[in-house]
Amino acid sequence: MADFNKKVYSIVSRIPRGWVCTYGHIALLAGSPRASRIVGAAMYRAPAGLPCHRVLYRDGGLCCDRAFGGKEAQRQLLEAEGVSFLPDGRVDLKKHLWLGEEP
DNA sequence: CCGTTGACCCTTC
DNA sequence: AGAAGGGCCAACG
Repeated sequence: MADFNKKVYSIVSRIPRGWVCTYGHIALLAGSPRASRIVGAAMYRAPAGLPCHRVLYRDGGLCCDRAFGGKEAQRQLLEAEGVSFLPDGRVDLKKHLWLGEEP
């Protein structure tokens, strides 16, 4: 399913600024709710222009420190986009979890 | 072509 | 409630 990667690319690219999404949710929108791993792999191999820093864990925690270059940078980027961070170092999915319904 | 690995998530102990 | 293990799908070697 090469379309999966394409869909993931489209979905992530459609995430509005100030919002975040999870690997599982992206995989769900892509058509494979269990292929959350593939989403991450797709990000790793995805070309520039893909806001992978808006993609987080299901709990709101940032991906491993090896992701895209450093979770610290990701935190700064999300903060700069207007995303609220909890004292635990996780994103408030309650406020910024993007459901995938965007014009 | 087949085997292994991988930015994860969910169920069970 | 916390921790551990397994499973899914696709791409790379």
